[in-house]
Amino acid sequence: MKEDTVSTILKNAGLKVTPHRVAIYEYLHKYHKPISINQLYHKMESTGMDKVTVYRVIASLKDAFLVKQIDLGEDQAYYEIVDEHDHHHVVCQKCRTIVDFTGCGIDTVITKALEQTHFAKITHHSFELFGLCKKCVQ
Amino acid sequence: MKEDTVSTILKNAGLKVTPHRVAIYEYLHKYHKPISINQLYHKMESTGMDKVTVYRVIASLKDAFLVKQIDLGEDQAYYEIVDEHDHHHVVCQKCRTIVDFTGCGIDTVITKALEQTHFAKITHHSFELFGLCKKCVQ
DNA sequence: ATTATTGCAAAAAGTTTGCATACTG
DNA sequence: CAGTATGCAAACTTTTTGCAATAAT
Repeated sequence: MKEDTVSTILKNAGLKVTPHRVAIYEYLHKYHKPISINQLYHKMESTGMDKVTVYRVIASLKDAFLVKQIDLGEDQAYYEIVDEHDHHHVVCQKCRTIVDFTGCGIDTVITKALEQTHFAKITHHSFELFGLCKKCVQ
Repeated sequence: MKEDTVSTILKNAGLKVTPHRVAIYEYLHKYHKPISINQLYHKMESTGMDKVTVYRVIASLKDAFLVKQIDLGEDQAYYEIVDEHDHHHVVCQKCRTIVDFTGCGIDTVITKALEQTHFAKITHHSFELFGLCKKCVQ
């Protein structure tokens, strides 16, 4: 992905373009899987970026809806680039491999949930599956 | 719920029966919604239970599959009694009200996900909806 | 020039651990 | 009695905040 494109994306989202933001955005775009702050911090080592900056860049990208938070049942949050596809994850409980899947049937579920709960609207959802991958099943 | 019943449940799960475990189990059974360690700690105030004990009781109940962890996109975990129904939650992003809903269509999703990811098996899943309740939509 | 971002240090919040004492089976 | 649970103190991890210096528009 061209740095130029990233600049445009950040600008369009109302964010100032800084080297750190570009670096993190590009990394997340390439990595395209949930990553923790710590993992991301280590990946950004070559930039000399402080860990606090990682937190703050992620916060700004999240506020701008360019990144979303993913919960994988751990004590730390994961973050992932926002793309057009509504995909979710299957996580191996042993080796922690993460594989995407699509088709969670969210439209049907939202209809049902609105009927049952009388909420005004649903804005987003989380859906993660946990299991064992072929390598880890004994 | 009778304390006697709780004792049996704990015993059957291979746990020693202690007043703290009974108190927390009973509370979660009655409360029947996701609750954080802190909230639970405050609810247990009358027992004089230490917060560390709340963590440890929850850990033992979770290991025994009597309680499950729920992630609501916050920096702390929530916990809920395990019951027979596969229900999930709709969370109001403003007032944090939590309402249950059922029918997430997990069977279909598991079939799809196994096809797509070639995982060996799925053991559990998370599915939470976030939105605005009628009171909080302006 | 104005306003937002970054680094550094420190604090706050959430969670885990060590050890002596108390309780369960 | 043997082994586990609990309280207390302390450590550790994750995340947030304050402030001065720096960079973006």
